[in-house]
Amino acid sequence: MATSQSDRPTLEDVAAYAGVSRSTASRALNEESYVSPKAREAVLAAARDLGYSPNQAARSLVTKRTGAVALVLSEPESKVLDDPYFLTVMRAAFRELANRGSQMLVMFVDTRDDIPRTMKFLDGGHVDGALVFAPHSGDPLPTALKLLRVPIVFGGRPGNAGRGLYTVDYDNVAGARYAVEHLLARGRRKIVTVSGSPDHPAAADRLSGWQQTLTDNGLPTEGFVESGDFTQNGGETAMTRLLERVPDLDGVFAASDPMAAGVLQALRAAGKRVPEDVSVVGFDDNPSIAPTLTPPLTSVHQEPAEQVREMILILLDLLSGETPAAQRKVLPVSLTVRSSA
Amino acid sequence: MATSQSDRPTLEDVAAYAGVSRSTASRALNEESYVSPKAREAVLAAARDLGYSPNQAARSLVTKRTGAVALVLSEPESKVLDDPYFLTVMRAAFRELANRGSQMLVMFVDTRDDIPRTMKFLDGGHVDGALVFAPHSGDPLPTALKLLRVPIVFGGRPGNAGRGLYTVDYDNVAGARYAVEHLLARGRRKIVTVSGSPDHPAAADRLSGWQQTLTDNGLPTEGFVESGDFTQNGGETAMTRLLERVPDLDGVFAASDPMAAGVLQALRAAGKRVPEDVSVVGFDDNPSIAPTLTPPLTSVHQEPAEQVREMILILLDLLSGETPAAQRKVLPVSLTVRSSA
DNA sequence: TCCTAAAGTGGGAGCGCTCCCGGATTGTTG
DNA sequence: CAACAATCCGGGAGCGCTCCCACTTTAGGA
Repeated sequence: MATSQSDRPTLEDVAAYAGVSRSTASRALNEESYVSPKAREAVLAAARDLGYSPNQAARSLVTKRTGAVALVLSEPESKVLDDPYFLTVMRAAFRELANRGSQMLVMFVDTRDDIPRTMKFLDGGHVDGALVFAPHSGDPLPTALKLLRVPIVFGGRPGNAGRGLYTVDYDNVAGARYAVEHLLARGRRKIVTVSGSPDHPAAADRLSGWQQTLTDNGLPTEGFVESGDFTQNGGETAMTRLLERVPDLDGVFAASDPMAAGVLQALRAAGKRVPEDVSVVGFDDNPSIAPTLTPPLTSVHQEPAEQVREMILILLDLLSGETPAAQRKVLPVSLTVRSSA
Repeated sequence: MATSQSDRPTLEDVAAYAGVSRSTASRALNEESYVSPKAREAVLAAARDLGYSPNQAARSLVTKRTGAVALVLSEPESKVLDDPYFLTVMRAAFRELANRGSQMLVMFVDTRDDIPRTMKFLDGGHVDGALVFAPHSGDPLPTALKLLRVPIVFGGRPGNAGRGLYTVDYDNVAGARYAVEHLLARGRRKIVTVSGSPDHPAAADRLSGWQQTLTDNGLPTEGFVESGDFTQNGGETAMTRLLERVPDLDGVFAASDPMAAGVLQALRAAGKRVPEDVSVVGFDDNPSIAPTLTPPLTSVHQEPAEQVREMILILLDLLSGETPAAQRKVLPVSLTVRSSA
């Protein structure tokens, strides 16, 4: 009895309809043992007939699990908008979480004002855990997040502020090394770099990988660096400046694909042929950029889906109370060779 | 007493700490009336001291509100990845909802397999309502959604299947008309169009706007259409074909900015100057495409943020039990004139 | 001054679910 | 066939909150 009039059916209703108790109905629906096939059958049929779907609030009130994971994207200058990388990440995260029965909840953090609200939300038990991307080293978010009671896994390198957080990063240093070694193998000896924003830890890693490799090979690096701010325009002006300073350069390592696009423009404007006169290598191997440039871009390849998967694996460990194998996981990168180098 | 040991504090704990009852604490925290300033002060201080944040599950169990709204993106062929438009929409929706104290929950629907899970989730009381984008007319999602008990607002035109749903669309027909009229004002008379995928209702509207305007002006349209599939490459090949068929064309209306980019490439390859020989108008006025092309693109401007805001307004009406003014809201568009036409 | 209405407060019920525990039923073994 | 374990089932408690209702205190008018 006590069937709620027009509202959605409750577990009680399903149980009554199936002629069993609430407990048995719950057990049947949650696929637990100690339920007779007959009872289970009846409950499932009842649920189907009544169009029952469990009230998640009631459920998580007692289980203390929400089945939702937050994906937090912190990018102070709204650059996320331009970067197809994040869309790939979002989609991969969604798929990966959906396959594990979790819902993805996306949160953007644009300004400092968003931080308290975000913190409050994450701490309010809305989600079981969070995956966080905050590529800027000056970002106050990582520090704030460490105070939270919710498991958090970081994507990329959160800078010094993120020490103590679980992270999954790419091997940016090795990626840069592959790029430079490839240029060396192509016979290039005057290899400049268009680096990313200096406040990006990832950019710093790529820069140091470039520098190390050249130094190890006894080649010069002085004055061979120009920052391109991770944008196409930035890459173009950086390249233009480098051409003035090092007119006989023969190789370029651009720390991102959009910057590489700018580099190619600048080289073309300067009458340099790629790859005949100058070889160019990018970073990201962005599927909507690298293969579509003229000439198609040789680029350091990373797999966002893999990164997200590793992050989720760590989060799952954290959620089940286990201690993940490592605090910081570094994923390998490879080099996708096309015609630009 | 009964202070939970290591767990997060409950409202009961806050009340005890502040020396008031649970009811008073609740009233103080929820900014209701009938609370003395003294009591309110004490409760707020207690909450601060204890680091209290309310358990949302318990809250929504009784209020029947979750404070979350789903943003559903259905795009069978994963095109969303390439379209910066959706990122703009996502961001606008996030901001708009955040300002109203709601959380945004993003869900992707790639394949038919995702539909049951999505439906179940939406119907499970996880969210108060949903904003849905499903631009393909063949998409089975809109039909399915109509069975749900959750308020839904559609963005764009969901095709015939979406009849009966609340929608907020742009005036695609008028947009196309503005574009063509602008070309006419520039003295163009042989105006072709690179249209979008024929299974997009929006693309169909833009196409018919183009056709109507030309017909009204006694100008030909026969053989002046080529589909570009909403991508840059598609736009390029479509333009190439149009140039073969109509060598003396002098105006192009591209039904999206990426396609316009392809159009410009094809025109350049054919030795046509823009806008001297051929004028080109795009659609979307995408801030990361239209102004950055060479030459900068004249494009039909629409405001995703406004669309999202209208959708949320309707959803809010629906949530508060009011009947929205109109079932289908059509937003005006304008023309942003740059150098390409 | 008393009476009444408003302001302020606390207790209890209950949202819909899971989980614990005790009782009933069935199966297995000496 | 008794004894005991495994299986199955139902009732009760309780998760943390909001809301209703009854109660006490204060303010304000006659």
